Amino acid sequence: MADELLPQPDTADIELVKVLHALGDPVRLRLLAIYADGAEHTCDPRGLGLEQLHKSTVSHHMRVLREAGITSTRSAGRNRFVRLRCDDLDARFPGLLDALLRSLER
Amino acid sequence: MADELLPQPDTADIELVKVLHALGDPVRLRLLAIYADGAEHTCDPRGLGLEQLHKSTVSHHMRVLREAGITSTRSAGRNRFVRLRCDDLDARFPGLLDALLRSLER
DNA sequence: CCGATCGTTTGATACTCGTCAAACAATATG
DNA sequence: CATATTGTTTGACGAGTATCAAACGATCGG
Repeated sequence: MADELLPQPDTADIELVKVLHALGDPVRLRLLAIYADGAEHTCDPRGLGLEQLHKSTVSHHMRVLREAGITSTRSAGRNRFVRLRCDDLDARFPGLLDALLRSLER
Repeated sequence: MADELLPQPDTADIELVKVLHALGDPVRLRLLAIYADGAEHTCDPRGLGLEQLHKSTVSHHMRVLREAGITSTRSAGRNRFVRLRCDDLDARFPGLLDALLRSLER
């Protein structure tokens, strides 16, 4: 099957409380740090520094991030490529993502 | 008894994940909006626009905010005065609080 | 076609959390 | 002192959640 974008909220529908709730979890905040490079990443726990977590657990966290509007997921063959919705988040909540990423470095 | 500051984490001990978790709730996010003026506020649900919530519920949310390092609470007589820890938060996570407050206005 | 790979879904379990109600403590007021 | 006010604490209950394990689906490679 060809590449396909998984369902995600429109930029205008991203809700701050859902974004904060999604990021108020240590695993998902760690995923944010990983995605901070703006590149696409697969879902494999190995390669994400999440070897201690079951793949289904990681899958669950990725769904939460996507449904909150934080990430975008593209399906391609066996793989799914996840990336931060930097532009969308910055359009909806200017400066918030930058402040979060800077805060992560502490 | 004289004024007394309730226990709260040191500025250096404020954790991002706890801040985000605390704010990932609609009631507490609403409290943040109320506290955004930087002034002191009492805990009475009336006067906070939270008439629909039991006073013990509001008390619970205030404890979460304080323990996360977001607010500071001063006890004076029968009243407790709660305010945002603007300076502490900005010292720990520069720009984050401003970005959050701007995001709230949407 | 067969087996391996990547990721999701479902079910089960334990834990956390938001809420209310009742009891309580401390303080102010008549 | 008696009563009202302000807010906390505790217990109970239902809802949500983080995790793993097992089964499943889709895809790629031989």
